[in-house]
Amino acid sequence: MSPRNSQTAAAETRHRVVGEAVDRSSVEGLEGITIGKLATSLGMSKAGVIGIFGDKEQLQLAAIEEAIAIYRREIWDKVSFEPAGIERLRAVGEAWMSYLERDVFPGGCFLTAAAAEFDGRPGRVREAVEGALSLWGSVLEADAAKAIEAGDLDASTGPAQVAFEMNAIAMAVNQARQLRGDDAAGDRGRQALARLLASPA
Amino acid sequence: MSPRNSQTAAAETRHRVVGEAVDRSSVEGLEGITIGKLATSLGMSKAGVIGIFGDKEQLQLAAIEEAIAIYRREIWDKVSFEPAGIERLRAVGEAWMSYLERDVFPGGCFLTAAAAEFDGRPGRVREAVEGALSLWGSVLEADAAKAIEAGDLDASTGPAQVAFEMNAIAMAVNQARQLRGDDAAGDRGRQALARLLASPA
DNA sequence: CCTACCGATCGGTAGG
DNA sequence: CCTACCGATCGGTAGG
Repeated sequence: MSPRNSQTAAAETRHRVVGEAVDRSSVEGLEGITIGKLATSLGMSKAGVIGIFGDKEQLQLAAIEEAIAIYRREIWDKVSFEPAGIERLRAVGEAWMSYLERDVFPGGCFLTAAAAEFDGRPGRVREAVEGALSLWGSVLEADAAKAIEAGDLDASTGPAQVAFEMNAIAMAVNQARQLRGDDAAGDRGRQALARLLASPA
Repeated sequence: MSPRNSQTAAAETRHRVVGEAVDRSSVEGLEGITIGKLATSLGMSKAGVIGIFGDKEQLQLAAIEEAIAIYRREIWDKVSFEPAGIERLRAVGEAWMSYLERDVFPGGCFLTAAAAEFDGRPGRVREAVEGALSLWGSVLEADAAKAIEAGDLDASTGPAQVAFEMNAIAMAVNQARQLRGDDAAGDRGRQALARLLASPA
């Protein structure tokens, strides 16, 4: 095997491990994944798994990066062509509900789970989760600001408030689906979003 | 020591252990608590801690029961004297925000954290969490139904939808406080609640 | 409620 | 990427 091929093989192995880590994390938590269980389910040795990343924290950070790429693909890429403002905001809401309904992560929203798990544990993992959610909040806020400027949203609800409430709705949909298996949760979310993002009278 | 006194002492020890388990769980998770760390921080032996409960799952179930008693004291008892319907619903909202702002649990809302942690792990712990949240939802729904009947809430938003959105708001306030240290989150929650629970025009 | 102890598993390393 | 191994800690038990 040429160096190029073994590099490719190494990258593929890394990708397989990270993918499995993301899936398991959404069910068992980012801290709940163990190198041993990961290795067994991938038919690898523990040393093979941990050798790729160095330590467990680096593996957790890699899983967060991969999860963010999945969000981009499953939500953002589907609405980025919409015009900034109310139209894109409504499209984001629909893409978000659809993403939750399709169970893109087997244990539900990866970032919501990671946020709840790490909000009391200072460190790089927590910072990565916080950074990702903050960035997403800024994206929502920017479109909400455009919508308010254009008169498409009531100015009494500021951009940050809109972003806050969209996130609230998504969190509750995720909880209802994951904890209670409530298949109607997505439509509850849509109803809440419709009222939040309604045109001024 | 008479049997009565040693029974009292045993009950007190149990209460100390459960209290510590609740506090630690809100930070490290219900699964993250370990019998060894609990024992060390209480100046007890591991066998002394686990002997009270039998196994870790029973300890987790005891922690959930204690957390529910705290919710009752910190939220429900403060509003139960209000007339059923819109008045009590608004009082619940304010008590809920106040409970979150006072950091009653050191790591944030115990049940929200436990729900996120156990929604992918079938068993008695998950069922206890689900039962507690369902019961709370029914309480909210009953007051919302009364409020709609009385014409104090728009009928187009059903009782279950109101309960769903109140929970959504509380979850987002908790996340903003715990993950981002956002002291303004409670007021964001109040603004969202005010709109949700506004009188029909 | 304690001491002493159990097998299993944890994250991680040495060396290839 | 593997085998072999490390000390630490896990939940839990025996016996008092």
